[in-house]
Amino acid sequence: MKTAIPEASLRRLPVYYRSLQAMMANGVAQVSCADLARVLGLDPTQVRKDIEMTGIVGKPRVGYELNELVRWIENFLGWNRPKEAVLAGAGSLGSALLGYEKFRRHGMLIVAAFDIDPQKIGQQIHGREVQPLMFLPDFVRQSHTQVGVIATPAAAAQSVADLMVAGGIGAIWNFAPAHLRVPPGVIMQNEDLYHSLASLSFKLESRREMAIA
Amino acid sequence: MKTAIPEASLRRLPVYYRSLQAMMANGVAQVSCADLARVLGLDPTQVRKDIEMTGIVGKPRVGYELNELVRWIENFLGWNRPKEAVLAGAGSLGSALLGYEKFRRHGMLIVAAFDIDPQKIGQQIHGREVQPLMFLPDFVRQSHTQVGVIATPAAAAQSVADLMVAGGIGAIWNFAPAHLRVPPGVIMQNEDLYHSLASLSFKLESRREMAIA
DNA sequence: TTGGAATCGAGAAAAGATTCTCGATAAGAG
DNA sequence: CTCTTATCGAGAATCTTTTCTCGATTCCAA
Repeated sequence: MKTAIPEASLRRLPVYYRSLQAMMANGVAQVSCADLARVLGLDPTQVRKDIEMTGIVGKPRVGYELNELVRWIENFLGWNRPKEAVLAGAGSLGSALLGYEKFRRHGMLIVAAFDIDPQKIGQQIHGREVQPLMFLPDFVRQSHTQVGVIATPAAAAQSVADLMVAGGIGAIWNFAPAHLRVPPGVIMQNEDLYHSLASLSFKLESRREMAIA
Repeated sequence: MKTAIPEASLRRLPVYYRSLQAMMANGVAQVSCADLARVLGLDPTQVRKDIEMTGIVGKPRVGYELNELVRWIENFLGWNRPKEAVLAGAGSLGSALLGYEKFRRHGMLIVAAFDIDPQKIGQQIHGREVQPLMFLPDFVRQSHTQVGVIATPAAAAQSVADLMVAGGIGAIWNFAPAHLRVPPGVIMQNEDLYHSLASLSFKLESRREMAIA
């Protein structure tokens, strides 16, 4: 059933989700793909295909029940079943991530934080005590934590990933600017600003060239 | 010449770039696509296609001169010609971005910061004074700044984008979790954690289902 | 009750990206 | 000097994603 979902479609669902919530707040009850497409400036067919993925069936001429659609998206993405996560690296980025309470309503709950720096170990950050990095594998193993968040410097990232894998992690969300190697079967999600910087910079350059030509 | 470059390829170039720099630090002088592919666990053909984009020509049986390849990538991406940028939103994320000195060597230089909060206006953050948000359009217009970085809450993001567009910005790098509408011709790069969270969560769910089935 | 308009759903077509295949070329071994 | 091997470069084939098209369904208005 859930076979072959385009990555791009998955990444568009949160966009719809937010628009839908805003509409709900405005008291709207029903919505069509055409409506969504208009509001977001996207192609209506694409919106329809993306929403079809979730499995919801709509009514011709009307569209979908708004709150029903929101629940289908939450369920499809698993956002109504938060997965536990551990964080490695309690620097400024890591601390910020620990503070994002909204992650919980978007499929993820950070339950523990780890760092290698003795200065940080023992500190409380947003209600969680920073533990020694070496405790991470056992923690993951015993709690069956599914997600590992890496917010360390690039140099440490691979060894931290190895610790997570050793504990049997299912997925890694990597904020360090480093290409990490993990065994097949472990899901890897990179959040690398330099990827974006490359794309952005190149597009600006070509835009300028186009203007000259 | 620079026509129809896949987004995915653009985002892979920084990965190669880092590996190449690490090799250079180790005193390696020549590198083949096969080498890179091996190190990174990628497909050699894909690496070759990506590198071909930059326009460099290699030697059969040898590959590329390492430092030459690095320079071709920098030049292709425009990383050797930093573009000026303004930042809107001097919160914790914005301050962190102001601190990333390395952006300069990756095509971007944040030259000014703006915020709407009187408490923040006048403060120095990493050497730049926070200015009133309302000064942003004129600043952009007069300095011909090309990039606008949005690090505000989601609710403020659209109006900030409008200010940037009013000043004639060329590209927006948006960190706010909001879908922004800009006129055609303005480049939009979204850095939305919830996009990743959707992808990550869905993949974890399907992995688990697969394990059960 | 009937005709018209808007939308869904699904399959087809088009566009785009990745992977495969093969000839050409250069380095190194015998 | 010749043969083998590794690699580049380019075009073909495959696979994926997006866009188009059209029949079926439902609501609304006359």
